[in-house]
Amino acid sequence: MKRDSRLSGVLHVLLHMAEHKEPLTSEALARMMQTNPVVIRRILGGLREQKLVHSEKGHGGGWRISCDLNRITLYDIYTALGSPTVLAMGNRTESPGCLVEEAVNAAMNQAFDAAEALLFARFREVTLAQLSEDFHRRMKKRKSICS
Amino acid sequence: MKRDSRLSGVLHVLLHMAEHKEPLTSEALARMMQTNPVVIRRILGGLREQKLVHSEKGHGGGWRISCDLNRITLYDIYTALGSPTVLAMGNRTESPGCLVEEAVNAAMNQAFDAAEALLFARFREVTLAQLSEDFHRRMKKRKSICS
DNA sequence: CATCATGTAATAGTATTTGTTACATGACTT
DNA sequence: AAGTCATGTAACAAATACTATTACATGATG
Repeated sequence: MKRDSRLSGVLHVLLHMAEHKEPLTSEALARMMQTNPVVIRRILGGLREQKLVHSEKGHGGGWRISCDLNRITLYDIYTALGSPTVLAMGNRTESPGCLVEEAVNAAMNQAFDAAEALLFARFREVTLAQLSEDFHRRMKKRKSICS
Repeated sequence: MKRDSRLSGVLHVLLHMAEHKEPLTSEALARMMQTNPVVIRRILGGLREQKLVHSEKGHGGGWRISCDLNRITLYDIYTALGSPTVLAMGNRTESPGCLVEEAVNAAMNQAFDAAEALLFARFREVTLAQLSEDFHRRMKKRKSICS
């Protein structure tokens, strides 16, 4: 199953932005992510609507973080992306006419909902600031940064 | 994201098989599931290797359950399917050269692993027999069965 | 031996993420 | 005011994976 890596990607981008006071262009971010500038604009577009980032056109333009890293959790980023599907597995039919399938769905949904709820709880526990701190810890150990 | 419904599908099939003493053909099962016989053979093929079901060719042939419903959990079925991907989200790169991405991956994997572990724990708690019981409870309330 | 049912390969259909090109819009610089 | 830079978007191509379908071989039953 192909896995959606937008959340992973946008976190990567945000942490890089957090290291720069000046705006970073889509092109610069795309180089860091080894992808296309348009992809960057797409995933950051959703975050802009939530006022998490700010973009400016023209000379000296680009993207900047416009929120408090201490107050934003992974869950906020996740919802800003449009709350993409978490589970790669699901029920064949959500409203079956078959009682067998109803019983199956009930058991499956119970497990799925619990797993999803736990994931979201974890997401809510982690702030961008914590991720940034973790990055700096790793920086002190190794002295390299990807560019 | 398109969701893998094989687990849901195979449980549906197994519970129908549990209601019949005689073997059920792929075609009959496909009708119940509103899909193609080959799809049934494919998903049941993995279960046959684990000795969970048995298939016979020729007249009077078809599929039968060959395990104790009380001893088989959803997790056993899940692994018999080849342990398909659980999460629709994942990291961009698992072995990044970038420390920022390392920090992101660490946080994400922690949450992902926890969610997956919980899902598996739930799967292990539910036996096929329990699903079948739940089905019969629902049967008593409504008096219809899908065909 | 004819029929039935599985076993399997090959192919097409469908959906989604990701990557790319192209061009319009707006902002800063000279 | 013109030119350059960067975003904003639409449109399209590529890659991947589940699902569906067709075709035919294999084996078992009557």
